[in-house]
Amino acid sequence: MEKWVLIDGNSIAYRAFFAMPPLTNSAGMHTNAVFGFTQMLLKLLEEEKPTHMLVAFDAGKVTFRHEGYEEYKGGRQKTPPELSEQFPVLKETLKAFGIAQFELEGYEADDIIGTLTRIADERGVQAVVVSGDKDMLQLASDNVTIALTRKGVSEIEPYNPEAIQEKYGLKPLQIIDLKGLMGDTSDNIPGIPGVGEKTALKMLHEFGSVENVLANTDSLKGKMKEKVETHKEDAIMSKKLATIFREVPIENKADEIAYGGYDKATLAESFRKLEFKSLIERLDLNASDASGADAVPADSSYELIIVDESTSPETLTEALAGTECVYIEAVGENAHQAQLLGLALSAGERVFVLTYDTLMGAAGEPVRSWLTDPEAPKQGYDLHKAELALAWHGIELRGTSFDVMLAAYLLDPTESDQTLSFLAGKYGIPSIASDEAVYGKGAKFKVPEPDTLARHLAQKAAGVKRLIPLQYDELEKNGMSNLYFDLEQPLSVVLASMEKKGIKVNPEVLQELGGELERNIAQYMSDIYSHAGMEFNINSPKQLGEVLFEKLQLPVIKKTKTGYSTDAEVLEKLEPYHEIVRLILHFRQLSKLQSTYVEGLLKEIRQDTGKVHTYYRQTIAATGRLSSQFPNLQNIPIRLEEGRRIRKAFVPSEPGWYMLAADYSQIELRVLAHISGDEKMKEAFVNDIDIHTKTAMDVFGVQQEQVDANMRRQAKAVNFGIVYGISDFGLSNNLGIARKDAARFIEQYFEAFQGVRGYMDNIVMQARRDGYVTTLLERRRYLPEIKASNFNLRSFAERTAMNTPIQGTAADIIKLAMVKMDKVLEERGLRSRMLLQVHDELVFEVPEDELETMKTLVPEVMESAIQLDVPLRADVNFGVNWYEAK
DNA sequence: TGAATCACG
DNA sequence: ACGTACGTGATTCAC
Repeated sequence: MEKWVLIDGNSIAYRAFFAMPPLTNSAGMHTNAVFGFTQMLLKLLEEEKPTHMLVAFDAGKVTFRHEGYEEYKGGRQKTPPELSEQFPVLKETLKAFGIAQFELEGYEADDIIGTLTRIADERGVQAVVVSGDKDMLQLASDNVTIALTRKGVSEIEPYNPEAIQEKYGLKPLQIIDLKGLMGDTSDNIPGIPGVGEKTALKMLHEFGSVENVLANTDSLKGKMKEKVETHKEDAIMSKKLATIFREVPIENKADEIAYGGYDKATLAESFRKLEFKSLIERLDLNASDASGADAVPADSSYELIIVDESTSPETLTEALAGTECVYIEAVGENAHQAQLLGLALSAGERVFVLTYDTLMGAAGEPVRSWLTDPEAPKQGYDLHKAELALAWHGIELRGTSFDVMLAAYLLDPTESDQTLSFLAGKYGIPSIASDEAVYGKGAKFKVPEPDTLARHLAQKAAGVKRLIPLQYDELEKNGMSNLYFDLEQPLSVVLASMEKKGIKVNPEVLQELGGELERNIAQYMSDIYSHAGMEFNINSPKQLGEVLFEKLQLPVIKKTKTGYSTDAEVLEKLEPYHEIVRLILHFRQLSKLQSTYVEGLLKEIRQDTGKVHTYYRQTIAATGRLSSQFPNLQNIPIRLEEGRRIRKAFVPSEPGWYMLAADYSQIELRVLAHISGDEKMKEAFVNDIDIHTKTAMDVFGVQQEQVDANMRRQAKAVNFGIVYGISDFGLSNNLGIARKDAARFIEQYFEAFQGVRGYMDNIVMQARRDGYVTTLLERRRYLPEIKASNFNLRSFAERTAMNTPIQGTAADIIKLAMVKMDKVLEERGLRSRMLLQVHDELVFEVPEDELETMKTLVPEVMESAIQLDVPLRADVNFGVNWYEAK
């Protein structure tokens, strides 16, 4: 059974445009009409399951309807540019869907659809017409249903002849007469002045057609009779204009609208460009089958040369001399374990590809030495990961000079999609197949056959080459060139060197700790079970909730989306009610240590090096901070003694060496003092006064001697709040005080620190004006939601505007210190090694004879990383393991 | 795969 | 009136 769905493209695009809130992708392209249209398409595909599908568009400005009535569609509002720019995109999207689209010079979409419905009628095929235009109702028949949009595009209402009869008391064709009498302002069809829908319907119910009404004007009364008689001609013409022409010369094209479904990868690609993330997820497009070969088209804009044993070294050497960029394919999340698939070199009009075996074999030798040559600059994509992957295969990557992934991060650190395929799409560079389409993902991962792989790598290298100049310009335009070339690019090399070194972890210390934990955990479990009177999975918030709040009837403090909340904050409030609560808190603490830090860390120790090699991510955090994975070494316990003991397992990799750790003291508040210029705060730091005590003095209006521990604690919370972008609610929650009291604290704080108040007001205004905020080194974060009408979104953006320059500048500073530190160690020929960064702390391993040097050198370098209006201070400690370096 | 929880700065 | 503190990553459970 055939089922045709015929869509009035212009009508639906208009509806979608006005119904959807404004929506743009990161390139600033408007996408709301396309989005709304797409939603409609998906709904139709699902609900109608069409075998044939067509979207018809109006073509040309002049149609046959203008002959004899030039004013047709005159006086219409010009299409807003935000919509008209979406038509080409919409047409591309339809292509990606694989849906036919017709437009024919001189005809409107209605006429095309009218013709097809006539054909459907003749063939006895079921058809659905989708439009926002009531005129279409004239096409309804036993075969043809008209689906009119309601409420924008979110709902459609189907009309068959019976429904039309019910609603208007008319046959479908009489809709034309209705229009003829009442006209249509939007199309500038006059009709008869003074005749609206009600009058027109009454007339038609009595006389049946325009012609009959006109022939029976005698039975009309007074003014109405006069009007109808004087506008006879208008009525006739209006009827003609409203009549859909059903003989458009497309008879032979009716079979071209067969619909065979969409290709997931193609559609995913298209949605990625449009940044329709929710739709990608909804359609599960990410799970598209790896179609491999057909996912990667050939590209004739360059000559693809696959290097193999028969390629002469001269050809290769010449190619390397002219290489502008290199794409190195290392797949896998963990760079240290990434699988090297090969690389592509872009040189002028040619792209050379070496698969892994070629690269590692005799023929790859020139390329391997080129990769290692520090004098041969390399531009590429995610060279940090490439460097690590290559290193584990015995190839040292040197001379990296530009990385489009890193640049993309600086240009927009909040963009979560960092794939080359996405990036290319964003800059309008011909499509690069997504890795998922080529390789598949998860269990379906498969390396395609060499030709396909080569085309894919070549395509990426070619894409990188085209991205580079665009990003250079944008960095320059944003004043971020120094940030990129003097800080982030050199840092990426420093990070890779730290990661390659790794940090030694003593497994025996962990195992010992693990045994102890295991015994304690077992004890807690049995105690908890006996208090509960049953056995259950304590790790399951669901089961735990049932025990606490149903079986034991403890009061419900907080709920989550899915049920009862059982987090530590809730449990602490429940402690007085039942002894079990304390046990659960302890159990939680211990099982966290066991699973994440003992077992988790043990799994990450490499057998060949006896070390853990974390992978610092330089392009993740929106503020400019680093992040650390596999394992995360930035969240090793310290606050509680039990957990802190984990740090005893982190030891120097050479006998007789020491661990040395140096951390910035109050770097974020110092940064705040600097950027806000607050005199009082600056003075406190210049005089090295305890900042929380100073804050307590000013907030509570007391002398230093009168500041007790509790006042200092509260002041400290206020300082935290300030850094996070203060709100009375947040502070009250943190301190467990009334919101009013929190508000009073904040007010008193701002009274005392006027400069800080000025900064907070200012930065939010700035964000609203520019759409972004910056750090001291011009790192940028866009905050589009600062203008949101939704209170929550807007407030969040405002707090982010306050916090990001502070957290981000602190990140800038320690990054500067790291680059400098790396250089100083090298210059001085020191053997000490920089191993870890934990946001405001650097960890080294140090030979004994360098201990004294490092104890002064490290803080010196950190403190002089940048000159602020307040001094920076770094404290240094050392010991035989990380625990002792406190 | 997402939610809940908790480790860090 | 609205309802949250800023930034991360790993583990576990349950759908």
